[in-house]
Amino acid sequence: MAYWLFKSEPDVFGWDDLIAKGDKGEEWDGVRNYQARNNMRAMAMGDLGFFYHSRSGLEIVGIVEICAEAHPDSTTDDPRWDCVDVRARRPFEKPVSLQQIKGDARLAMMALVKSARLSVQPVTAQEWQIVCALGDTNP
DNA sequence: GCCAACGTTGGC
DNA sequence: GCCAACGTTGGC
Repeated sequence: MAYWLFKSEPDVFGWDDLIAKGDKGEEWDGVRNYQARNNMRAMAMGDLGFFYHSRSGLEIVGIVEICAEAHPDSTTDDPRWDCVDVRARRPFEKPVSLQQIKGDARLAMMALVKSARLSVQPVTAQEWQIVCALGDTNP
């Protein structure tokens, strides 16, 4: 089981939008960055991820579950771009803000801090547990 | 809305 | 294959 983090601008597609998609979830399409794509190709069914609101909000608001492994991105004919499907698993009791994460020395190595522009990131098991604890939430 | 950081593109 | 120009992302 691996852990991940997905960024999305809430004005474009936020946590509530994913909730509205129900159990079927939604294609995480539109990614046009090789590193982010490679991360999605490495995902397996049942892997979990944080859902982070970028640009506005700037906090981790929920946990998602991978419900379809990497497949061609339906929004392009370019064969380079694959994506997974994710569905909402549960919201955070208390969203964990970027400020909180930046202020916690144990999370200094998180990609969210170190690689600010990467939209699909790996999260270590240790980071996962710390963030879940900060958010008062069990996966 | 600004702009720094960064990834990608394309001319040479 | 280098690197300048360009486009995009995302925190502030």
